[in-house]
Amino acid sequence: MTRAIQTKNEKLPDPVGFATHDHNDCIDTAIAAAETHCANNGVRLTPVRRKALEILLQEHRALGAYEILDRLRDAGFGSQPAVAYRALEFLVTNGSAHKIERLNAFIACAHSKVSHVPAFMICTECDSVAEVQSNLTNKAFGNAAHVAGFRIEQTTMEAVGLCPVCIDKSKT
Amino acid sequence: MTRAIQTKNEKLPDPVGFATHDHNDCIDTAIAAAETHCANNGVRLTPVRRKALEILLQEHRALGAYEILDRLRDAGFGSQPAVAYRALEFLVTNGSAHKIERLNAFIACAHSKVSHVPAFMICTECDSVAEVQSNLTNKAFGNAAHVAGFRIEQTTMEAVGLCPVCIDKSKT
DNA sequence: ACTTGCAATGTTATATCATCACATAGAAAT
DNA sequence: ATTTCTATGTGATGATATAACATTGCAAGT
Repeated sequence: MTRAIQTKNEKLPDPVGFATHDHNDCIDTAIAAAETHCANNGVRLTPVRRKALEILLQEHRALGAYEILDRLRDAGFGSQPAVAYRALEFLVTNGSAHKIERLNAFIACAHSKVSHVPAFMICTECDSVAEVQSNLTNKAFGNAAHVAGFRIEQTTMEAVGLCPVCIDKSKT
Repeated sequence: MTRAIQTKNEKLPDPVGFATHDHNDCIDTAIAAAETHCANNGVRLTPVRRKALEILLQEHRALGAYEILDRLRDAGFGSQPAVAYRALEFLVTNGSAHKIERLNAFIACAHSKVSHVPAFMICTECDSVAEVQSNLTNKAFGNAAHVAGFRIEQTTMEAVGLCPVCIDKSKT
């Protein structure tokens, strides 16, 4: 469950698509995207919110609110749950992060540039989480909703199972 | 949030497809289906489990574990959380009930006869929940998973929004 | 019939996740 | 400068969930 801290210029497998990628400046990019988005929408990416997003971006995995709270406190912010929950609510509302309902945890958005319906694959073995680009999926749900006369505001799509890495491990 | 108790021979709108249906013997039918399923799989539908399923079937809506626990206690069973959680885990594992992750609540399965991938529409206004028959939806998710090399074991698909009834209400 | 084994239940305690209410501080609007 | 509104900090509490262990009851093997 613990995971190595990301060091500079290192490439390691991470759960964005369960594939290796260069993590180096994806944090800066994502923060910049969030700032732009906030500016465009007349909301503020305050220090706590920004720090919370940074924390989520450090690791591409889902973090519990209290885990985030710990790190916010270490960074000099408030130490009560509401501090974390408020920052997270903001990030989720503004599309910079998603809540993984299955885990009661939060993860930085992996597709912050494009409008998308988030979908996730969650490994039961190593707890890694991959965000899937999946508008087709939503279309199918949308049909059912249309027939029923239901007006969708937000969808949650999460698959639990085994990631490729853990499938390999289980074979040996 | 409260909902009228179902009385005999009455037809009322309920959240199974947000449409009116005859509720009269759907409880008996579902219990019978669960019993058959248990017999076929060498597991036991014990009194607590059966009662928990009955409780869920009484209303076609999502009930929290503690709400179920209250009623189990009233029926003479144990009064501690584990009692409810264990019965619910059993029902979920055996397909007689589903957990609604968005609500941290449980609901009787509306399609207990057929194998299916559960999907739900949840009204933010009246808290009604409709189970959707939606294998197509899963196929789309399955494609993404296949490409990623992820082995899906279980999926959660939930849409929140407004049900037809509440859309109508909001128009007036 | 005994007893061994196992699944299910009950209970105590505690862990984990989340929100409410209210005070204070700081930015934006007038 | 004053007002207003948003954001933050804190204390208290609520809601959801599991761990650990004792007890019971049934069923298989002898």
